Formats: sequence, C-alpha cells, structure tokens
Amino acid sequence: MSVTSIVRRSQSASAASKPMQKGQQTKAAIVEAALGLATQIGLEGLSIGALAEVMQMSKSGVFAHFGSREELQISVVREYHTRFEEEVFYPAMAAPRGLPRLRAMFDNWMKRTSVEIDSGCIYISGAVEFDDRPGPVRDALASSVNTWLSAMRRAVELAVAEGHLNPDTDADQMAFEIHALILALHYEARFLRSPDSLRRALKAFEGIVGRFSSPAPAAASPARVSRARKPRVA
Amino acid sequence: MSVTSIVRRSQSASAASKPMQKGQQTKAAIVEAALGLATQIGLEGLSIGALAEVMQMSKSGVFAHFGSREELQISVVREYHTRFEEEVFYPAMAAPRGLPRLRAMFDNWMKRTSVEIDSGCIYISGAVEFDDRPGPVRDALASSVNTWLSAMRRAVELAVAEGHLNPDTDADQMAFEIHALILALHYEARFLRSPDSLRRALKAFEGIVGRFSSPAPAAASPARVSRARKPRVA
DNA sequence: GTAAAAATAGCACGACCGTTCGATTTATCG
DNA sequence: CGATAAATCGAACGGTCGTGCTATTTTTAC
Repeated sequence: MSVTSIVRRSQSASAASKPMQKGQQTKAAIVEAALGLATQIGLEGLSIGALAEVMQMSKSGVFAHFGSREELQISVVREYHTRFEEEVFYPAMAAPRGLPRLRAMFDNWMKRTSVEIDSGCIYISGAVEFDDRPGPVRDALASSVNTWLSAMRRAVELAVAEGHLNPDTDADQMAFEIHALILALHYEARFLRSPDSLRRALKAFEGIVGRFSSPAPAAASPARVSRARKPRVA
Repeated sequence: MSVTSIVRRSQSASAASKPMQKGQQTKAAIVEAALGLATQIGLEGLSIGALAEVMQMSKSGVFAHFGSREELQISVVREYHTRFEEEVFYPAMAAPRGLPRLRAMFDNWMKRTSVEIDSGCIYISGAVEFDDRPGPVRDALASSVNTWLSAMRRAVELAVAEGHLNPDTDADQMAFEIHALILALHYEARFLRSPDSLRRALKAFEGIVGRFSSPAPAAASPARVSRARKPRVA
C-alpha cells in the first residue's frame, strides 16, 4: 500500500495540475494488458471477460473505464501508436537525415515486426479485421498507419534532397515497396514461420535502395540516363 | 422440381461410380456460400447461424454436413485453393515458360487480389487469424499458401533457365519480394483504399524483374560490375 | 408402390459475449 | 476525523455461438 501511494504521488507530481487518480492508473494498466492481448489474438479477439481475468478484476470494473468495447479498442490503438512512435520513429530521428535515417526507420520497423513474431502487429492484423468494417476503430487504425506511412515518405524525400537517392524518385512508390517488405516479413515470419524472412527483407531493402539510387531509372523506360542534379539542401 | 432432378442426374453421370446425392449438392452450395462469407468477414467470422440464414436452412441442417465448425472452415480453405488454382495458376500455365509465364502468374494473382477489393483473400486474412492458433485449419491454410509460393519459385527458376533472368538469381528471394507486393496491394487497396496501389504494385514488379535480370548484382556490394555470364540454357 | 437410408428441422443446452444497474468498497479532500 | 466522490463489484439480461439430441421430411433403392 505504501508503494502504491508513493507511485501515485510521484506521477501526480509530474502530471502537474491534474492529479493522477487511482482510476487513471488502473486504466493505463488495463490498456497495457489489453494491448498485450490484442497483439496476440487481434483487436476483434479482445474480450472484456478475458481482460478482467488477466487484471484480476470484475468485468464491470474493467468495463467502467471505457464505457464500450469499441472505446477500449480505440484506446489500444492509441497506445500502440504511442509505443510505435517511441520505439520506431523517434529513435530513427537521431540518425542523420537522408539515407541513414531512412535505413534506421526501416531497421526499427523490421525489428518491431520480427521481435513481435509471437505478438503480431495490430496495424497489420487490424487492417484485415477492419478493412470492410467502418467505424471509429477503423478510422483510428487508418489514421495511425497513414501518419507513419507519411513519415516514411518524408524520409524518402529528405534522402532525395540530400542527394542520396535519384532526384526523380517517386516517394510514394518507394514507401509502398518498403511497406510491402514489412508485410511480407510479418507474413512469412509469423505465419509461415520461415526463418529466413528477416534476411530476405533486408536484402530486398538494399535492392530497392539500389534501384532508387542508381542514376538510370530502373523501370520500364531504359532511355534518358539522367544527370544527377545537385542536391538542393533542405 | 424437374430442373433439380435434371441437374442432379447430369452431375451423377459425370461423377461415374459414386452417384451425386442430394446431400453433396447442398454441401457444395453451402461451401460456396461460406466462401463468400469468409472472404468478407474472415474464416473466424464465419458462423453457422449466419450461413444457415443465407442458405435458408436450419442451423443443424447446415451443421450436419460438416460435423464441426472447424471442418467447415477447412472445406472453405480447400474450395478457395481450388478456385485459386483455376483462376490464377492454370491460366498462367498457358503462357510460354520463363518471364512471360511469371508475369502472367503475377498478373492473375494481382487481378484476384484487387478484384477482391471488397471480398478479401483468405490466404491473407487467414494468416492473421491463425498465425498463432495451431490446428488443422492453420495447417490447411499454410499448405495451400506454400503450394502456391512453391509454384512461384519454380516459375522463377524456369525464367532463369530460359535466360530471362540472371543466372545467380535467388528464386526464394524473388518470390519473397513478389509476395510482398501482393500483400501491399491487398493492404493498401483494401484497407487504406488507396486507388494507386495496383499501379504501384505493377511498377514495383517491373523494378524487381529489372533488378534480377540486369547483369550487375544489385545488392549491397557496389563493386565488381560483373561481366554478364552467358545464360546457361535449360 | 413401400421400406430403408439420407437429409433436414426443431429444440435445448452450456458457454461466452457486451452491457446495465444498484450496492459496496475505496480513495480523495476539507 | 467525516463527507463526498470515484472506483469497483456482483448479479442479471438479452444475445449469439457451437453442438448434441430426437423427430420429421425427403430422397434413394428395390
């Protein structure tokens, strides 16, 4: 009991005006447990009963914090978003912008996807579960994913600006292809249990980078070996 | 009534010794309806009650044909496997072996994935639903997927043998990357509703082909712009 | 036709689901 | 401390689920 009060007090101190009540703590703990469940059995598989058991609480006790199952799912998505930012995005921003940062983003992303071999990515499972089920959960998911994909595109554009990639690089296209690698890594590592997938994804990434950084456009038109324009520095 | 008996009779005639009883027909019809449901809401979302309603039958009437929900799911996977073969694999075998056939396989695959924008691919949704749920359904799914991926690898190897691709092409690697494109197409078209995904996937495919058919190794080592070895014809 | 067999219906069970509501405990604050 | 508010519980409801039984209907075979 003394431990609990100390924890609460210290958090209350950091949260300034709004005192961190007991309820907020439990809610956070519930969301964390829910995230753990959701990454294993999916957002749709999340059940309040199972969650209550994990938390050693009553169903209604858990329920009261959210008001609806949907709100619980949204909370989980938001929590995942936060963690994704902290583990994938922010660390990569420490790398110098351009190709190194793009590579760091991909590496962290891959790490998260393959560390999660037995805990799945809810951006991927959620996409399957909610692809034709409109509503706020789907919106929250899509919004988070789009935010991250936009960050990837921006990283590509920066790499172009730095002169690390071909000036006529289509950032959307490159982001699409990188995203594809993560999806395949997740699929083959997690479902097919193929041990080589991580190596394959990495090799493919280098292939993509190679294609977008070689002076000659690799696609359908082999003509026009464009001169590299001088990088317009950011 | 006369129509029904005619249909049954004609099918019975084609099925040789084993007369096509009424039950087999209804079972086939149920599986077809179940496949339609499963591609929308997933194999896990499949419920016997909903299926019975679609079929205008009683729950127990539907149930009796399978003995368990699991058996129903397996039947659906098998049916999907058959259709996939008929719509993707066999038509592609009509193309001349090598790159044209590989391209045909990818095209048909893409078509199936993007035509299914509002009916999902159970190889993809199933992978998410069953990635950590062992059992016969998962086995059936994985087996079907592996069969198809092996066919893709073989097509790549044939393209190498025909001299259409680099002799040192890693077929597993190329299959991985092609698979990745399908996954991304499915994800972005179906979940994010991005209209460009089909074009993106096609462009990326050409990029991959370009990389695996150019004489220079595209991967990490930029040195050693190797002389193109003459393709060792099959 | 009639008898055997197959297919289907009807009904009920137990389990779990999300949700509601009133009672009860626990935390917060003066 | 006591009073007020917040958090949690316990029980119940209506619903859907897969499944197991026993009738009943329909198909098959003679």
